[in-house]
Amino acid sequence: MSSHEQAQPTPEQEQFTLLMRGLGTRTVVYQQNVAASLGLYNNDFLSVDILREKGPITAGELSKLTGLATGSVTALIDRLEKNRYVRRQNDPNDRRKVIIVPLYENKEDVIDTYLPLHTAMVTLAASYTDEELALISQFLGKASTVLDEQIDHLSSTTRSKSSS
Amino acid sequence: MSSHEQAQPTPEQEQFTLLMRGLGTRTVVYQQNVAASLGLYNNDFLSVDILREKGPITAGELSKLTGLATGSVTALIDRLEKNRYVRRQNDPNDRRKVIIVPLYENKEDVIDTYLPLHTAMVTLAASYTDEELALISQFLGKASTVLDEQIDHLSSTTRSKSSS
DNA sequence: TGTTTATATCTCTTCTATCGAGATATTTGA
DNA sequence: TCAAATATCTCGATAGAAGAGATATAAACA
Repeated sequence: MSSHEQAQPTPEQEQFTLLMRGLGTRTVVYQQNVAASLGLYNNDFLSVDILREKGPITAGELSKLTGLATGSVTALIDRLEKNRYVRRQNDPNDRRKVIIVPLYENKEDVIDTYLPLHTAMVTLAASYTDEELALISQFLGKASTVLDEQIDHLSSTTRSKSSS
Repeated sequence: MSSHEQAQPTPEQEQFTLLMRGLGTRTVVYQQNVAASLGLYNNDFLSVDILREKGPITAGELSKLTGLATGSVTALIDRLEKNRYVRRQNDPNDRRKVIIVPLYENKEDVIDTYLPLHTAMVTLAASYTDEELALISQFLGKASTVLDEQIDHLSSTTRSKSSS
């Protein structure tokens, strides 16, 4: 094959992309089910998930990460604050900003809901050797990076769209 | 370790589950961006994705797969039919049923939107040997199966929930 | 320092996806 | 044949989200 140009995907590579899409579809459905199970709206739960990974961020950053309008994020934070998933905190360095701090106390219902998946995933992981699991984990990190790049790309191109 | 009981996840296994959650969060955000880019509502695009994988299914099956109420699915199909993503077809064997047939002609905008991700994923796949890619693909299939089971589990338990 | 511009969040209105209950049509089984 | 079950659709009510503008603070500049 050529040096860095991928001429044509092999059947194995195409199969791989199909599996990734299938996993993606299932992931979305699963996350929506988790949200419903917790009594949260989809974007509310998505925000909880983002905050879990990123830690405290400002309302504006959450707006960018979720793609929601700032007005929608204000209402979203109100709901999460009422349910004690997060609390607002003023930024002493910039008093315009509102930092959303995730609260994990009293939130074992999230853990409970995730527990069956977590258990199943650990079982799946245990079926691989250390080397295999390391390869898979390394792959997952790279796939996440790819998605981050694609999200960046898509959200920037979507902003500049004309009507059909 | 014991025969089939997983006593305690290893750090590598915990790291793996964290990576899976991170990938899941990014997947949801990405899919929402794709939907927005195509001018579709989230569940409309999710339905297109489900239909792409499953092929023609009935409105009731789509209701179950998406978790939407049947009345919502009716409106959803109306929108997708108007945009020529699908068409309704009567089931000759059971005239109550409505089969939703995905339409792929004139839908290269979906392909276009996915193209950058597809290209990036093929490039990622090409960075692995045949054996490594086979392992990863096998893993993706198993992870999808796990998610299917978890979705089943969650959607059944969510249906029987009392208020807090 | 005083003024202008930019930024961050919030408020408020409008729109519409979704739910949920009931209606309609068809099938199944007694 | 008739009742019960099933599949989809209709319709009213609710509430998440967008979008524009308001408010408060910060940064830039003279």
